[in-house]
Amino acid sequence: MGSLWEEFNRLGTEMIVTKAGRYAFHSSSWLAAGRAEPAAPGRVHFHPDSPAKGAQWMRQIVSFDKLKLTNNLLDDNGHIILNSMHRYQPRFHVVFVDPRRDSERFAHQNFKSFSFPETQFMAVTAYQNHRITQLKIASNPFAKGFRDGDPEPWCRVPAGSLLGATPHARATLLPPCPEKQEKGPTFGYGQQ
Amino acid sequence: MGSLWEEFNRLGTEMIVTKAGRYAFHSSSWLAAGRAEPAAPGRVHFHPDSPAKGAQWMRQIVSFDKLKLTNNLLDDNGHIILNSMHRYQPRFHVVFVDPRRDSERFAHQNFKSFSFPETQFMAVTAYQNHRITQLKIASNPFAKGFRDGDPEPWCRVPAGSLLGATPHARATLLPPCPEKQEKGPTFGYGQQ
DNA sequence: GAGTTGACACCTAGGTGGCAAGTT
DNA sequence: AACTTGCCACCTAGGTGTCAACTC
Repeated sequence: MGSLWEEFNRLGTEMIVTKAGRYAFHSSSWLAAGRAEPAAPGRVHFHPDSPAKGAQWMRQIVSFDKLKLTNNLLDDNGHIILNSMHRYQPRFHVVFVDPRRDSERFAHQNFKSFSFPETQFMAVTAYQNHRITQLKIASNPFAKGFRDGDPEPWCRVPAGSLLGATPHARATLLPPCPEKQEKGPTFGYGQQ
Repeated sequence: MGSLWEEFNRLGTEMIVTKAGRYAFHSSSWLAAGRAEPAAPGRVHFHPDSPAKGAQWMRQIVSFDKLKLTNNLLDDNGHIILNSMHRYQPRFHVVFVDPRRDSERFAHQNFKSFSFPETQFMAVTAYQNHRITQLKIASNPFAKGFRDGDPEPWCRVPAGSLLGATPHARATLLPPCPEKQEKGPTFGYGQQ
């Protein structure tokens, strides 16, 4: 994903943080976070697949799409706690699980850290740069609903103009939107 | 989930198997199966969270909802290979990861197996007992669409009568279905 | 004709930015 | 005035049984 990171980085990457790692109503039930850590800023995100053998990591792309950012200092969901309007540099650590009984003695040499400058970003609660918003919409499949590759702009209603209307009511108020033409695969995300 | 298993067991539990662990078009992209095993019948399903410490297992319900059944002898997705129209008894193994260097010497005593008779089932490619179908529909949230707790039966169309119609065409052909009343939580599945 | 397959409608679950309203 | 919050429409991803068509 290097080229996508760099494209964002040229504009100044922004990442959304919210109180609950986005949208409280999604985490209405309590889940046990993997490996409880003391709830202090500076916490670390463990990849869900770890620990695993090297061959397992090499088998496919190692994705951190489960990592969530929050600005809630009291967060107890294991999300990464950040300050909005601050810049951050993600760091990536590979830790060797030393089988030796006295492995603590070698802890200082049993890991290797990596840092990719193009992944620097600003934590925000709302996007500051509209070009970042547009690039997110263009590259993230979950934001496909906001793309408008000229599919009959008149059938796109200004957001909020039907606030409170049920999907059904919305469908009767609006003219049927012609099938959106396929725009082909984007360069974003799931590509291998 | 013991009581639900027993309710099914009284009717004779059936489990659907398909060539691709249900519906080929869902697994159109290749994923690496966790821990590759020789593709022989009699394979074992590793819980996705394993290995993990005992405290982690005790923290919440241990669910096997990612386990998939297939009748494809050549399956390479790590699914459990079964013969349709045969009866099976699931078995559950807890394996202690022995930290000792010569742990293989104690392999025979480093596990404990459990077998719950109420989880016996018949592998089928289509349900044989309609009461099983109804109990699945009643207890599985994903089958909620097939429940008809008297929500205006006349707005439910016979399945297949609109085959080939797009969702949009379907909506115009059918009278709008009144909001289904909430039926409250069922006893099934996600309950803790 | 019994068993199997696969496209389908209908759900659950949850990841997007938009936006009005709230907070500081 | 700038920042933050929470609900929303709109998506992706995928787990259900249904049923016509197919296989043997």
